[in-house]
Amino acid sequence: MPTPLEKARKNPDSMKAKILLSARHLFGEYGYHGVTTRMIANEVGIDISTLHYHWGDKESLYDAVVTDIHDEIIGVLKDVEKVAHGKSMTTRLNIAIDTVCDFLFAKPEVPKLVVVSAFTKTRPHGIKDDRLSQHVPNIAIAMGLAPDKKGVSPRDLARVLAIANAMYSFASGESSFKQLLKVEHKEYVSIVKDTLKFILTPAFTQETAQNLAVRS
Amino acid sequence: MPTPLEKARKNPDSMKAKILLSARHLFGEYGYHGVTTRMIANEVGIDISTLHYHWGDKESLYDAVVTDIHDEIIGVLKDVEKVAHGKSMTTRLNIAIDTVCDFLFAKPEVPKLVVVSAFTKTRPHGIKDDRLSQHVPNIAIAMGLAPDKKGVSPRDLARVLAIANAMYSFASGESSFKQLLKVEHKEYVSIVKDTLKFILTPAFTQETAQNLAVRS
DNA sequence: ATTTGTTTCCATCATATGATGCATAATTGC
DNA sequence: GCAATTATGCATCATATGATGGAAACAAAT
Repeated sequence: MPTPLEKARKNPDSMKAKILLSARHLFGEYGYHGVTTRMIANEVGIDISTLHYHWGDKESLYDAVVTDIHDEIIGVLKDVEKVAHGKSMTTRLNIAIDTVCDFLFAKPEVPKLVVVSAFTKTRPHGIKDDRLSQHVPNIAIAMGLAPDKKGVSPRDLARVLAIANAMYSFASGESSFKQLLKVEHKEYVSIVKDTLKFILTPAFTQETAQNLAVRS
Repeated sequence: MPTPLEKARKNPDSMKAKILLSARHLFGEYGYHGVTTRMIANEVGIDISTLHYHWGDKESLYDAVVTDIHDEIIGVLKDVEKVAHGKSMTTRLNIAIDTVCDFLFAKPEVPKLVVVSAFTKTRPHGIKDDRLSQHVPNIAIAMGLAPDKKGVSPRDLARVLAIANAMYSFASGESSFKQLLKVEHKEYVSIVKDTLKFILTPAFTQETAQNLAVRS
């Protein structure tokens, strides 16, 4: 029994897939309550009833969007883990920043939706998604901050969150921040990557941190 | 001619002030479209018509909330500038992190609303607030990243944004992140401050060290 | 071609939502 | 006290919104 989401993934040209794509975009842009089923149907160029026919009610569609995005993120994280494994901390960080940023900037609705769903509630049921946060401990281990699942302290998790927050914030806020920096997309991405490396590398690089501790 | 916002500030016990407070809370929690005028009126314990009598339409009230919060933030930033002036980079950072975090955690609706208003659009007019970002250059100067208003590069601005993003993200996402870290509020605040210092201090003190090394 | 199953849209409904008119109550100034 | 002003709540409206029934169009299989 394939779910609607599985069907949409199987056939990217299907109506289900088109609806899912528009829903991702719009929910990311305006948030759950800021999007009406009519807006989605309109962007796809179909009637609302067609939308309901494929996805059921609004909440189901939103769930599908969140699940879809969640799975994509997990995939990217696993890619990073694979490529970064065994490398030095600096290299691991650079790979993580470059790979994740490329992904987030290629699909802007992903960071927007994650940020919105993490920071605001939906009314009235309060759709809660903690699946993403379940992967934070894995990142902590992959980054070499903790030896194993049991050895991950709240402090380690907070550091992983700091890294993730930084990337997601810059990606989600591109339209606002780009204006402030007075740069175009391409340069914005470049500056963001540089800034993230500038901020994160010293903190997580042992030698530098030790040198600083000695100096000061 | 005092505006409704000025009246509300003048008399904190007034109905206008009560409405403003509930509106801050609810808009921060659910976002613009996630809040109905009835929700606000209900939380205050009044009729919707009373709400409209005091604040006009929903958008005006939202504007007032954004302005109110904006002014508070500007106040805190000026405080930080005053206290941090002339101190070392490490001290400046510590003061900024402690002061701003204390403020953001004392009034959780502030970071939530800022993040939401920066990262999501409102429909249909797209209420855009770039007043806050106008202060970013000032922070760059106050932090010692640039000599004067003309010398602030996009890179400097991005670094200030990184600092601000980190604080706002941790404050906005407290409810999600606290759960993940499995700690209570007080410990969460402590961990966040430590993590911010851990991440930010090395980066910005290293640059200072590098600059000094280059000059000599 | 006929049947069967799938997809699409039109018309419509029930409720939610923003907003207002108006009568009444409370407050203020004198 | 009394008039004038301000504040509050009830009833109501127009539109927005989520959702559905059912007819028609389309597709696939025999």
